[in-house]
Amino acid sequence: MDQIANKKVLILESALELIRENGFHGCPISQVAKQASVAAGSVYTYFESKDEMILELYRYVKLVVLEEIREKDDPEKNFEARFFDFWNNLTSLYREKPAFQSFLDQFTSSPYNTDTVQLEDDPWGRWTEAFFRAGVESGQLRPLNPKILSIMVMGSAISLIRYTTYFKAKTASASKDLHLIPKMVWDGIKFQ
Amino acid sequence: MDQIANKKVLILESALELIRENGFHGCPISQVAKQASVAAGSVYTYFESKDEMILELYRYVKLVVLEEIREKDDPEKNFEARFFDFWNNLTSLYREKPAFQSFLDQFTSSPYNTDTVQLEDDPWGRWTEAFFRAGVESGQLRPLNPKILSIMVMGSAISLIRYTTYFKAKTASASKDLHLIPKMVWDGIKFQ
Amino acid sequence: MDQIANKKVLILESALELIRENGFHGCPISQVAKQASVAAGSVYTYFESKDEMILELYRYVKLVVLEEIREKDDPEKNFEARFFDFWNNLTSLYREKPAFQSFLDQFTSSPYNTDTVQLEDDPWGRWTEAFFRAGVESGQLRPLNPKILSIMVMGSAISLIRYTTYFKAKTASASKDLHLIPKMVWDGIKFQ
Amino acid sequence: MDQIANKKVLILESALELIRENGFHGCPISQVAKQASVAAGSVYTYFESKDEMILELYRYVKLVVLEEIREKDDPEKNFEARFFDFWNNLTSLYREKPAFQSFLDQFTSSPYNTDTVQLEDDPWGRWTEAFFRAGVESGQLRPLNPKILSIMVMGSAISLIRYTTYFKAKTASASKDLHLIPKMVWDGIKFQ
DNA sequence: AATGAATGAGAGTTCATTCAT
DNA sequence: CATGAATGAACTCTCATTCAT
Repeated sequence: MDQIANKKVLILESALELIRENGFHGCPISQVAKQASVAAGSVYTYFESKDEMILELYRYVKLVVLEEIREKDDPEKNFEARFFDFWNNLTSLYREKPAFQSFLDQFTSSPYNTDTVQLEDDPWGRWTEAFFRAGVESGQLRPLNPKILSIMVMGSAISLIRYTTYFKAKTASASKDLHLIPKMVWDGIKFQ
Repeated sequence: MDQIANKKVLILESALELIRENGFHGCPISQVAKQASVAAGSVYTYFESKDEMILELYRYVKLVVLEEIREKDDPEKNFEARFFDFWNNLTSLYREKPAFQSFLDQFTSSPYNTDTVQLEDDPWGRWTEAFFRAGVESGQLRPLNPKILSIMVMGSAISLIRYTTYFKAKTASASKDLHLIPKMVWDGIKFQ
Repeated sequence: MDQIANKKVLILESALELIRENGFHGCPISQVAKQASVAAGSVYTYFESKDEMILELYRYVKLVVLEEIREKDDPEKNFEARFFDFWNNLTSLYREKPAFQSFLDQFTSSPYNTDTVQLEDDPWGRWTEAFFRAGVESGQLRPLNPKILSIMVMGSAISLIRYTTYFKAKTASASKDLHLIPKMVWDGIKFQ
Repeated sequence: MDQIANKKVLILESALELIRENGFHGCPISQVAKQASVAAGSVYTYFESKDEMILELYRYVKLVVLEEIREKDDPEKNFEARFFDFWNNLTSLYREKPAFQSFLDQFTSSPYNTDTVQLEDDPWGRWTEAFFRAGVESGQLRPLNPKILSIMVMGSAISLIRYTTYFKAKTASASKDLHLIPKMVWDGIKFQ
């Protein structure tokens, strides 16, 4: 990775961390710059505007997630095994890098997430769709639109992580059963 | 409802609508006040600060959701029927009042959602927990912690609505299968 | 004049003075506010933006000029006398309030002076046109378009004042003949 | 012209065009450099500072004007003919190179135009003064200080051009009489 | 000489909050 | 109680200038 890409990533990671800690409100460019050890003005060497920086951060985070998940997927395994790998890898990733999950969550429900953004090329979206399509075509998943399956699975997974992240205070008592959720999800989507 | 409560609600609804349209960024007190037909300063007669207003809005929205869902629940029915009612009522409510879902989503992933907030008395949380406990005790749901069941169900439902709301552009092709999701969820949580 | 109009004028006069001293570059809102003894943010209570403030200043200055000149014009006199009054009053006014002349000069040659601005209602422009039309109709001026006469006269007058203002250093030696200019201008426009 | 002078001129012309289009505000060094196809930093190889660049531009523009006007003047003609040549050449030049007139106008009324600047050697000022002195000495102009005559003539000419440039929207109706202005000016200054 | 990334002071502007009316 | 003008800190963004390459 060259120098320029390095600085860009440095700034993005700085923004990511600040957004996790304080939300979009709490990541003024001045702070982003300071945490990335650059001058405030320098951010504008790499990004046209703060909005554009946030959008690039969105693309960046989804790419990193894709790389991590794809590299740990083994297409040789049968689909049930791949599914539980997928679930575990995704929840582990988000637990290890809570800023990723927090940012994606905030971004999704924010006004940044416009129609234009959704229509951009989305390698992560394409990969997950292909993943669930493989499950359907192997006969191990219900014969449904892979997007639907993706919605259901990702929804449960993200909701689980949100719960354990945001509602730490509440879920303490329930934590011993949390590992049962992937089994339940699988029972919901598998070919009966 | 007396005059004061009325004005409070007027201000809260005004904020709610602005947050849906523009996010937390896009709801300055001046706008909230204008849309509620009061002076900016008057907001501070009813709320200590903007933050406190947002918190009260969170409590308010959850209360309204609880009322709507509880009143349409019929505890006399068998649990499977109650489950599908619950699913339909919740998704209908969020579709009819998108500002509710949008606000809850943004709030949950925002820094407003502190530990302190989560530890507050939460009638909506208590009700859903009791709802799923009834399912378990009737023998129709897996014998799991009702919180876990709640997480899984609400996660899928919210994820579905988020998808149809935020990702309108993408789900067009998948929409005909969307009504299958509750069946899948039920298959995941029912006693096998 | 009420309080609000007073504050507006205070801010406008402050901007006017700063522009005379330092040009458009040298009148940051922070300075304008400080000189008007208000907070920086307060300027935006009275004006939508800095640009809008400059435009209002343009309208304001032209109105004041119009009032001063019109009130000292005596339509009962013959036109030659009115002409020399007009010349003297205008040059006196600009000499007494150099900020007026300096601002109008800078504004005219600046990008603020868009087509849209020129097409606004312009009482000062209407008055001067009517003034010279009266001269033509009385038979004392050449039978020309009053706008042309206006251009020629105002051009000479303004150029004279610019010279004495900006080029103080150069005109010292010529100053004893400066009072001859109005006579020359009159000889140029009078009916021969 | 050597390489260095060439680049200087390239940068000056770039600044000139930007100032015409957007005023002093709208000519950041970065733009000037880009339009001149050099790096931003390189401007500082040729000019000490932006201010110094503007001052050199002023000198440059006046020199070009002088060259153009002087070369088209024929001292053998009688002064009346030379006067109308001068008028036509000057107005043509400004009409063909509106950036010249626009820049001179903006510069003259700006804070760049300090006493120090006015006291610099000024070949264009010297030439015009000599021009009008010749008219006086030939007996064809009123026996006045040539500076005064210069003020009056240049004022009318510039005012005419400003009008046709800045106030395009207003002068449409008057345009057919515009060519009468030089005759009027001549009648004002000629020996009666 | 030429480059252009980096700087950081300072610009215009917003907005939560206060308080005299 | 209600008002909304006033505040000023904090925001995003620009740009003249520098300097390592």
